[in-house]
This record gives sequence, C-alpha cells and structure tokens, in this order.
Amino acid sequence: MPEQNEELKRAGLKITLPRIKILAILQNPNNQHISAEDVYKLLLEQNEEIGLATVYRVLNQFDDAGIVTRHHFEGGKSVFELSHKKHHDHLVCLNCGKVIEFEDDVIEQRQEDVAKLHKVKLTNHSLYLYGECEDEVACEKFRKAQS
Amino acid sequence: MPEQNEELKRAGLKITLPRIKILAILQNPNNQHISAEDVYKLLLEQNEEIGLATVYRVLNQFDDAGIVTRHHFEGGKSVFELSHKKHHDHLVCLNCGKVIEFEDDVIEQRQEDVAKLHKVKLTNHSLYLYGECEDEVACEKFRKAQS
DNA sequence: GGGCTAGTTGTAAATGATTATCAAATTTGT
DNA sequence: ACAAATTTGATAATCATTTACAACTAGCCC
Repeated sequence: MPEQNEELKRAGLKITLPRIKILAILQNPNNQHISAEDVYKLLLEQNEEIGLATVYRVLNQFDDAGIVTRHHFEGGKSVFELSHKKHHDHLVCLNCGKVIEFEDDVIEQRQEDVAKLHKVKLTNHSLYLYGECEDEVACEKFRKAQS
Repeated sequence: MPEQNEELKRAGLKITLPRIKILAILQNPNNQHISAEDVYKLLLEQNEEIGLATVYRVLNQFDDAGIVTRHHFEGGKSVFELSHKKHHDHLVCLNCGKVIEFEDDVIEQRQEDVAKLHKVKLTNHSLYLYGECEDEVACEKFRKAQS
C-alpha cells in the first residue's frame, strides 16, 4: 500500500519482495551511490534470500524506468543513486570515497554552448571531479566509517 | 634511433618491437581514442605476432608513464589516446561514434571553484558530453566508415 | 478464492574486458 | 658475446555483469 509501491507500479513493474527491498535500500540516505554488489551485501545482512542476478536485473529495470541513475565512477563498477529532483554532478574524494553533489549553472550553460558550436544536439553528459579532502582528519574518519 | 624510442627510454621502458608497434599505432591520427582490443586487431592486420595480454600490459605501462591517457567512455571498455600537449574534454556522438575534443577555460575555472568551495583539492576530472550530430548525412557516413 | 498467464526469480553457467602466472625469449649494460 | 633483468606469449584466472531456464508468483478474470 505505501507510496513506494506506486513508484513500481508507475514503472509497469510488478510489486515483488525483491523490488521493494531493493528500493528501500536505495531510499536509505546512507546508501546513496551504492553498487550492485553492495546492495546485495545489505540484503544478505537483512537475511533476505535475493540472488545477485536479481539485484542487477532490478537495478537495470529501475534505471530504465528512471527510478535510479547509473554512474561510472573511476574503478570499474557502476554505482546507482535514486534519480531525485534535480540534475547534479559529483565531486569524489579519492582517499575516503566521500561523494559530494553539486550543480553549477555556468558549467551547464557552457556545455550547451560547446555542443552547439560543434553542431551536436546534447543528450546527456557526465562530469566527475576527483580530489582529496583538505580536512584530512574528517577524511580519515569517513574512510574508516565506510569500510 | 627515431625520437619515438626516446619516449620509451624516458619512461624507463626497454625498446621492444611490441612497444614500438603499439606506439606507432597510437601515433596514427586515425587511431585517436582506440581500445586495447582494436589495437590488437590492427596488429593482427599488420601480421604482427603480438599477444593481447601484451597489448593490455603495454597500454598500462604507457598510461603509468603518462604517454597515453585512459578514458572510460559509456559502454564498458577503456579507450586510450596519446597524452598530447593540452588538457581537453570530449564530446561524443552516440550515433556515429565521432569524438570531438574541446577545451573551455570557463568550465575549467568553475571546476576549481566548486572543488575549493567544498574544501577538496582537485587532482583530476572527467567530462564527457554525449549527443547526436546535427548533420545527419555526415553522421551516417562517419558511422559507416567506422564499422 | 481458484486458477490462469505473463512476469519474475534463483541457480548456475556464459560472457566480455582485463589481469595474473610462468616458462621461454629478448634487451641492454659490461 | 654474456649474464642479469625485463619482457613476451599463451593460457588460466578474475571481476563485473548478463543470460538461460525451470520453478515460482503477482495481478487479474470469473
């Protein structure tokens, strides 16, 4: 009954336990930018018997439905985040893995200009900034908390 | 003797036939933004008996040495390009696969500003714009030429 | 409320890109 | 040319992700 199920229904997906559980994990603020593997691990911790293949499948369906957005951060694997409200880009700390979301209208506008200049109709873009937290203490603390 | 070998020597790499051939391929203007697999195919066409593992190894060494830059375009595999002169970003046509290089000082500056705002020391970034050529005829032609 | 059908799941095997292993071959300084 | 250190090719291994398929359900009709 909860509105969460509405989201699935709207996407033309049947309401199943795996999908509900996975959506719940994605909606947890601790789990923004989470990989399929990590979703699977969290499910295991909850003693849910959900296969890894299902996790990948559901994440792909969510992506197709626009419920989540897929990102390719440096280092192979994909991470997913709820496609909430506004477009934004990402700033990632390479030491602690913290992800900061930002938006910059000037950058957005210049991207449009560049595309137009080269006679390309822009459909999407990906911008990732990588660096290191300047507050090393906080950075180290965050890193520990993650692992 | 050619200066090309200097590049290898400077990187502390021995001058071997695989490395020379691979470097030559990368230096061919037709082969900017080429994948390891495609380098391997070109070597086969030249009847060079160079293993795929060697191609990957050498490309990684070139990357470490700063001779090439690795990119992760949408769709899994890595592509490599000679790290020439200036930093630049990429605009990719999703129909024909054409890659346009561009640079925009305003965007670069704003990225620095954003990082500083969030107290992160920027080490690098990746910006890819994806779209569709507006000149559909040229686009189609380019696509055919590729495959 | 039972049953039907399409959609969904789990297991396990398949895939695609990339890396590691290791003995044989090559480069390079002496 | 020679020995030591690197490098190579073939192959097996790995990692993330997808596919195949038989067993299982959700959603809907009566």
